[in-house]
Amino acid sequence: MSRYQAAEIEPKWQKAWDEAKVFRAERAEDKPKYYVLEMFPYPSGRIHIGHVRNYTMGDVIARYKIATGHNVLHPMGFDAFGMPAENAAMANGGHPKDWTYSNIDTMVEQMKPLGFGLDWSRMFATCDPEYYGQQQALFLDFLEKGLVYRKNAVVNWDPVDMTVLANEQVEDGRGWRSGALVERRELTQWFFKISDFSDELLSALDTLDNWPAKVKTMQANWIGKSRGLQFSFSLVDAPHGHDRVEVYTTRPDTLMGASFVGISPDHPLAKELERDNPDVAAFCEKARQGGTTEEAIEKAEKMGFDTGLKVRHPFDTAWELPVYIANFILMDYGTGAIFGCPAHDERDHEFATKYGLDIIPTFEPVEGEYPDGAFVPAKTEKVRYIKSFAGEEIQTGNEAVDAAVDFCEQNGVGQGVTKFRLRDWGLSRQRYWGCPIPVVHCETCGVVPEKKENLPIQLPYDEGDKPIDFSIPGNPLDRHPTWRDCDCPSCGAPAKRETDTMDTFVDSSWYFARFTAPRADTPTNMADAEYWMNVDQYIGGIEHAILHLLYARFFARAMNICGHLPETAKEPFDALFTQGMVTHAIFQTKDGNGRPVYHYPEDVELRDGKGFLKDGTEVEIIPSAKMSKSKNNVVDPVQIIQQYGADTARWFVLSDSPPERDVEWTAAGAEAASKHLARVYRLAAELDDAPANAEADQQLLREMHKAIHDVTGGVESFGFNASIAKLYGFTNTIAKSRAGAEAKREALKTLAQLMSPMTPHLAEEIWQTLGGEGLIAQAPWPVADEAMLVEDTVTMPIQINGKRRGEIEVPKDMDKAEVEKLALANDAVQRTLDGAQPKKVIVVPGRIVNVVM
RNA sequence: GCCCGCGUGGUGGAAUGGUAGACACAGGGGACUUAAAAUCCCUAGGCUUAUGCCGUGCCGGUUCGAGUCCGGCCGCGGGUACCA
Repeated sequence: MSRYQAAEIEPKWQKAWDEAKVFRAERAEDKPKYYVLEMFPYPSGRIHIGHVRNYTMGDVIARYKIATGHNVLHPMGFDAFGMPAENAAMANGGHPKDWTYSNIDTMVEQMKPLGFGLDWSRMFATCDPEYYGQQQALFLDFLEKGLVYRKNAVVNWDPVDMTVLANEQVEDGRGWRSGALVERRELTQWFFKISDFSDELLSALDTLDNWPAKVKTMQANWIGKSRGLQFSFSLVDAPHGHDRVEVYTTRPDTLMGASFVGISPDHPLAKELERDNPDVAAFCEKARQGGTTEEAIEKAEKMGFDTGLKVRHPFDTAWELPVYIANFILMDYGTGAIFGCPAHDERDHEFATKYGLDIIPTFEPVEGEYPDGAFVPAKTEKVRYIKSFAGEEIQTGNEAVDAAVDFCEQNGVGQGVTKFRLRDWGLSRQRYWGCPIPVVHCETCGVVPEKKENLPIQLPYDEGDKPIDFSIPGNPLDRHPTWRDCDCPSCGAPAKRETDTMDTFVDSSWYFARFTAPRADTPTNMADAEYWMNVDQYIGGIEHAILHLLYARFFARAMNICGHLPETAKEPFDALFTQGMVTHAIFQTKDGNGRPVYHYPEDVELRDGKGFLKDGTEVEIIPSAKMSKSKNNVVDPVQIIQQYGADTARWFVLSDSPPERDVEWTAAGAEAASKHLARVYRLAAELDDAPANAEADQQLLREMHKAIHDVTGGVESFGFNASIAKLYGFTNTIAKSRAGAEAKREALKTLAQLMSPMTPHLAEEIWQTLGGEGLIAQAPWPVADEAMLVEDTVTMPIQINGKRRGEIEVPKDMDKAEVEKLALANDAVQRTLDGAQPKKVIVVPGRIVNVVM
């Protein structure tokens, strides 16, 4: 008798699939196509258990769809540009390119033994010049269509290292390396005009029926459509050229509660005042301290500076309001100026309390007490207006806003405007390891697009004659001796290349389209795009719910405009599944400067819920955190694969936890998965030659069809854990069945088929042992016989006042009155009723009886 | 701060508004074995020994019936536009 030896089985079948080209995707008109895609990985160095979970889910879908007669595209690539490669070069020397490609080699080597049904011939990395050259071509097409432009925007500036920092590199308002207080500084940057599509990106969410509602909600809130009033305050004794301050408000109904006007430190008026008032300059400098994130700005202490200037209230020119410069108002939002209504806004309330400004309620609750602090009811709630100028006395916020806008428009005070929270997408990065922005700066011609025939504009590997030194802060492209030098594509005069590279979100915004024709010498090939798009099932982490998915939706539209994608691919992902993350505790200590040091799980010993290093130092345990290379809490699945095999790893990551839920990784359990697979293997290997047994055979057949039905349902609905629970059950049924050999052979072959998307190698082996024809990977999926699923009788629980007190076995389609009669005759019911009449009897056919008394 | 989720035995989790704890893991008991491994069988929410009570983060509500729906808390996670 042979034993289950994954190490022998798995390479054998991988070779067989390869030779039969089972997963090679070719256009074919005789079958429906199916494009399944998992979000491609960043080549961090090694795969982690989260990757295994993600790609196994995609593989289950891919293999299932092949079995159900689809022509499947299931590609893989790498999201290969980004900061970690530069950080590695900074920390350990070497070159980002070498680091990245070496990581990709390692990860491919680690992924191949998992037996994923991928078309590896389509693989690419976004740092391949063939890919990013086409991305540069897309950029030029977007530029031509007016979808790209330049403007100023704020970045995190480290004044000691004299460099731009990513948000991640700002810790508590200080630069991660220098420790210097970070400032917000303006820089001229490139932007994609995603705001042109705000309304469409919002309304089209309604068409995405197979996206999770939570993702659509998050995107809708992010886009943030609001109706409000834009109007201007006139300044008293205005400085030259600043006689009006333009503001936008979503609460014009609270205009009578206005008590101040706030402007951003970057507002033109603030800048004007800053020029000859040192106090203003000092305040603005302080207000610009700290990072650029919304979180940092929202959480920072609210600070204001009274400019001494006054504006006139639009309804009453005698009513003057003070003008403050405030650190929480951003130039990027709205007009960079607001009016404050402290009675009905938490932030304004805090500000007014701090600076002793008026707090004037304009409405109150219809019933009950006026609350302490700001009164901010939902806009759908009715309130009583006590300082009203438009609409009913009692109305909802929404009604009041509409009435206020109408009133203001009729009286020449501004106009109703629809605005979006969504800002244009700044794509410039002052970094080396990204896709160069293909434009040239010419003294006479200005900003000139590079010619397409000069693409790709490749990153230089060396700095002239010596290796690039990544230990120096700043962008190596900026200080490169020769790379910047070029001729102006327009006039031919000596000119300078743009040294900014693209945000890595650009790379991942169109890779799904590139996979349809990965070697084309244009960004896409229309025939291939038309055949393969859309992605039928996209699978990825919930952390990408907003940015990546929104940017990809924008890119699909922009590519359509430029003729790179068909109209039908404007929403590129037909169905989306967001799998949960695999989380793991972070083990942390502090260094001499109080900065965190992260330790690998294998270096930490756990005792009584506390963690210790080998030298006895206790570590702080931060539970359930997203796995991140920089936090050293990544679990490496390679050991599991080596010890138990790919099928065990695949089975294990799919069992137990529902796919959409986060799962805290623990090492226990792989052993159990392996035991189960060995048991299945044994059942097939030890199949005896027992004679047929009519009753047991029939019973096993029924169970088999139930298993087909349930497992298929699980796979169709991303309930892989439910499918696996059914497969455990079916395996137990077969093991205990007294059916004859032929019935068991059929059951085991079906079991192998149902398991084949999850444990494909073991399934092939069993299929072969039991005499299955060809490869199980190419065998048609079993179909459940509906007639076999029907049960004649059903067990109905009986509740008395909602509590279960007994049960009855009744024919499946017995009518309600009969069921009621039987239920009332039940011992437990008789006992409890004790001769009394029930008030009511509820019979839910096939489910439950509830006796109310 | 704001937006979006999640919270069920010792553990992972199951449950179209209808028997809470399926299926597993760890545990306990047993069989086989000289012994161990492997395998197989039984057991298993808590209180307690009943035809009982309690129990799905906490408090309240809707309902004949709530883990599921609604409101308010608490805790944890994701995102917050330069991490990917």
